[in-house]
Amino acid sequence: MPELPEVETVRRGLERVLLGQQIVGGEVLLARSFSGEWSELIGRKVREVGRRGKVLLIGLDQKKTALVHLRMTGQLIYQPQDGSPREGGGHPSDALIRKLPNAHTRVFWEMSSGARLFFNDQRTFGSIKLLEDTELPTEPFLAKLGPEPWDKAFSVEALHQAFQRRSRSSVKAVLLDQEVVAGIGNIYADESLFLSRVHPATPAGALPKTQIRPLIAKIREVLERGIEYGGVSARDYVNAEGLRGRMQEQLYVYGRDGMPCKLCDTTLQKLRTAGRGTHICPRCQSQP
DNA sequence: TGCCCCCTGCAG
DNA sequence: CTGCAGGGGGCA
Repeated sequence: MPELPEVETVRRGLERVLLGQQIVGGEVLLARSFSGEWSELIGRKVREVGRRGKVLLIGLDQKKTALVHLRMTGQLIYQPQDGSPREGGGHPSDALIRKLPNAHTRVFWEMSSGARLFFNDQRTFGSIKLLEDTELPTEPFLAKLGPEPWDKAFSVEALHQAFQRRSRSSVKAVLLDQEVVAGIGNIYADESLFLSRVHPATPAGALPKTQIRPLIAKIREVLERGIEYGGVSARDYVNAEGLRGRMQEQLYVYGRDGMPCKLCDTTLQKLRTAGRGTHICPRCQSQP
């Protein structure tokens, strides 16, 4: 579930606390969650915390970078040395976060301050990959990644071309393609298509070119709003402090099937598009 | 280019 | 107990 806004929220949280700190130890609890030379991590200082699409890039000294992909259920939680058990908000996820490491902790780093950084990942799809900076340009996923949503390269022309190239695919499938634009996942795809009044199953080639500029605008708006509200915590997602986001309350369609549309009161529906659960308002979003 | 699979937990 | 959650790799 972490999509661009969630990853960006984690990035900002880590940037506040991690810069300049040295990694002094830690442990890999699940081998496939970490790749690269662990020993080269020890003694490194964090020089920057970046992001590309849904990937976190923890820049270290000696020209190394740790790539963190949270995939479905990954969490990066920073626990200060004096980190006292947090007051539970009553949500089930709070209990797990109170105790770290927990059953889902796959990797953790110990920092010079005595703080620890935990990589938790229930479904183990996520990973941390330690690379030399020289390997970044050829890292397969990063190399193919499309522009950031706010990049000039994510233009009306570019999206129109992507829609033409894959004219028989659904618009939703194209928006989920990380090579077209980086960072959109299932939640923000559904939300931006709803706000654009475009049915997710519309064949990409059939979308009038005049609708592309507003669609890009809505994508940017909803992602910005996602960041502003600290991301969607529908299930596992928490920020670097282990706290849940508030964006789930702002959603118009995702996870609201069977409930009334916030704009027209029509009962929202759930269907399957691009192999994903897809949420629509049958009235606001015209049939393809 | 679309679909199965990776994996785990939880709703039905 | 089955099916679903859904990012992205790999394959037909």
